[in-house]
Amino acid sequence: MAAEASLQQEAELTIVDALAQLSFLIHGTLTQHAAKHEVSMIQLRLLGVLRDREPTMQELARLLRLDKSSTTGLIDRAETRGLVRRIRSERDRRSMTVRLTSSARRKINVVEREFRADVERMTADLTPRQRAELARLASRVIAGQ
Amino acid sequence: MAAEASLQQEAELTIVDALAQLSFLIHGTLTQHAAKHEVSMIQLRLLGVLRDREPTMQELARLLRLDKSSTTGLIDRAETRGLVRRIRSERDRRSMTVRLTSSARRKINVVEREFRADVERMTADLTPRQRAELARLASRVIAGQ
DNA sequence: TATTGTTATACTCTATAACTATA
DNA sequence: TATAGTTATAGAGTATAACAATA
Repeated sequence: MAAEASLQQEAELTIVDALAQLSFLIHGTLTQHAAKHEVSMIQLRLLGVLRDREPTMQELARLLRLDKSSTTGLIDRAETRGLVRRIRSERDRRSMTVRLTSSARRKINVVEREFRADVERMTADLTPRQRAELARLASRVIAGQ
Repeated sequence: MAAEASLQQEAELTIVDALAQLSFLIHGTLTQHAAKHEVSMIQLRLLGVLRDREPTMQELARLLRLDKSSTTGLIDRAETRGLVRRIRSERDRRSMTVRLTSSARRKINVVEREFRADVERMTADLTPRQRAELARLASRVIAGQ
């Protein structure tokens, strides 16, 4: 293992710099995968949120941490592109629920699969033990928030 | 250590999910710190790039991976806010170099300091050994790209 | 009256294409 | 002609404030 590490000669970053750079790397990768399928990051997040929910506009605004007016615009554009449908709620005629279309569901599945493959490629230099340790430590940090 | 882990009861994520979620966490934190000081992520990146450089518009466009016209707009807005100055190059009268103002330098230093403190707080649950290991594994992934 | 969602408006960020000034 | 940068234009994404419809 020491031999493997010395082959690569990576700089040893501080915890802050390492996490910041890793974050930009992963975020940029996801942005690129989304762009390849002609969706922005916020549209991708939208599709992800709608995978297992059919929220009202208000709930969606809360989930995405957007103003309700921003959500209206986002859903307008997504609807125009055939990614979602608005459905008038039966129990409260003021509310609209938002539903993923089947083509959008296929799209999010493809993007996810390609992103997974890319992250696995990025961590391919690590041993299985190291990958598990990285996953464990990252999970630990996430769980603390 | 096993006792500590069981106290927290965090979900054990896959490497892909853990890195994706960690990425969003760090990215969101940085966005919030920037917003608190009234700069967007791209403006923050701009200030970071200009900390130790005085590039031409063209070099800046390449560094930020923006079109030259997008860079013009970005620098227009930054200049209006007193974050940067354009300086006509002496050796090529077509070129402009972009320089950070002292107030912007103070701003980027403050944002960096607050972000560092926040990431350190986020990793405070880890032992020193675990933090070092996380930094080492993250560095390893970054270096591989 | 209160809540849900849209509209009007304004600003940031981004790109493409056409343009000006300089090399 | 080629290059550096700006301008004109268009569109996505965001927020605040005012509004309409429903509760």
